[in-house]
Amino acid sequence: MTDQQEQGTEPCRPSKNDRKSVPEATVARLALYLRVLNGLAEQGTQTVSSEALAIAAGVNSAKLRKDLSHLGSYGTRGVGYEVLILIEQLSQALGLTQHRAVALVGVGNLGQALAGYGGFSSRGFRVVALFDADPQRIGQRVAGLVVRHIDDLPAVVEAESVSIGVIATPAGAAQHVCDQLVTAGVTSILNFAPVVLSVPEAVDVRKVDLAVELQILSFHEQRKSELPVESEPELASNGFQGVG
Amino acid sequence: MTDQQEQGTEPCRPSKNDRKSVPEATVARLALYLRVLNGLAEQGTQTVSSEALAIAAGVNSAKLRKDLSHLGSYGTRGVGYEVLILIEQLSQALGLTQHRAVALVGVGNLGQALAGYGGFSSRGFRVVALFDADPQRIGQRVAGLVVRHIDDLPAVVEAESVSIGVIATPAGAAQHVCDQLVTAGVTSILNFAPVVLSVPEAVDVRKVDLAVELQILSFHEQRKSELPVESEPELASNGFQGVG
DNA sequence: CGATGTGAACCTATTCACAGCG
DNA sequence: CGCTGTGAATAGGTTCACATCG
Repeated sequence: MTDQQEQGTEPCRPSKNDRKSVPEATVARLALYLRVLNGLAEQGTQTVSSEALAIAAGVNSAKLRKDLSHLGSYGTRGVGYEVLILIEQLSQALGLTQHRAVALVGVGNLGQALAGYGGFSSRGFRVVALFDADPQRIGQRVAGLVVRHIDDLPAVVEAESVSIGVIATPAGAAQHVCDQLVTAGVTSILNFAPVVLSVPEAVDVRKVDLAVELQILSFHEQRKSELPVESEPELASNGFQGVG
Repeated sequence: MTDQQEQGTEPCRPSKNDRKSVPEATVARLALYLRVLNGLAEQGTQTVSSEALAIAAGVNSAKLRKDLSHLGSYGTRGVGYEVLILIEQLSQALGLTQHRAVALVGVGNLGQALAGYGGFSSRGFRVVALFDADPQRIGQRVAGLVVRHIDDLPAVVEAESVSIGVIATPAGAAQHVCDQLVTAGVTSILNFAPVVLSVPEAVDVRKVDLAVELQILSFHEQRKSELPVESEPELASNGFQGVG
């Protein structure tokens, strides 16, 4: 992200494919496409056009084609894309071919919900360990795992090759937990605590702040109630589907 | 940003303020700044410079100033911003001066965690009702609220002036629940189910897909392990802090 | 013929750099 | 003098429109 590099056909190294700088916005959507494609595959669909897939994913078809073009040419002109092949390519591009171990820190309300969330395991991620600082919680069983003390983190990260840490602690503990994760060697963090984390630049942090999401909606609510009505009452497509 | 017009001292319409098109990217950050400012206020800070606030929020100071400039001029040159005044302005801009009622549908793992999440109530939102379709759950008490049947939704939305709906159901139920929310008059939806919702264009949807977040991290993990090392081991600022 | 893949145009957002004010 | 507020420059992303190919 700090450095960016050339894309397009460079002369001497067409070896694997031209995996170049896939735009950040595209990466987020690749995950979305993959989800939709898995749904199509389950119901037995073999081929999709960019148009159909785009509609299912709620995006513009040109955008979809451009997104996919960053990975290479896996479509057939006049036909579309083979669902299974595209799934394969997207999985590969997103690094999902190797299963990734996840460590979750903070086994409160949210942490327990996350630990039990099926969506993780069903899509290539495995929560391998739960941590907490509260002695009360240590040793408890949650979602089939025993809650361990945070001091065990380095050992577990090492033993299980944890690559992603999830922080679901209260705000006050988050930075310290983050530091511990980083020290233990975790280089990707998903943060649910409402704080801005400081990390070395080699570490990626994504945050999910539920209150912020609501506030963004609140902003638009206010807008709607200010300017009365103006558009025809046409029932149509879908909203802007935020996040990213 | 579509239309831009003079700000500062315009001749005839200084009435409210020149609330114009605040860029979408800015809106998301305003909520972030507000959070940081509340922290500052709590610890008694009275004034911040754009530089200090920007660092605390993890953004570039020029960006912060530009963001704030969309709301008007509330800083003092050579000094900075008064914390309390900025909080006031941001709260107003985000529509938080009127408390907003939230209805939560789907009282499973995640739903219960959300219902009990303090971050909502502490920041101007109040979860006023919980709904589920499972007869087993109806009547249960969760986070101080009785779980009601989804069919009661229209009555509650009306009675409590619900403006935001949160969907925490399984994927299969989400679109139907969404339709019910929309029919009941809800115009903003926060969706945790891994599906793309179809809604009338007057309705705003934001989605939080936990698996997608992990996949984005996975992508970057893969990148890191591909190109070996290159940067000096300098411990520095913070990563890109995703979502929005 | 129909759908992909892509240059070019467009729009949005970020960053720079400094004028201008307190 | 220091910091805000902002035009101008740059970068990033989206959409259009069409040549190209199966």
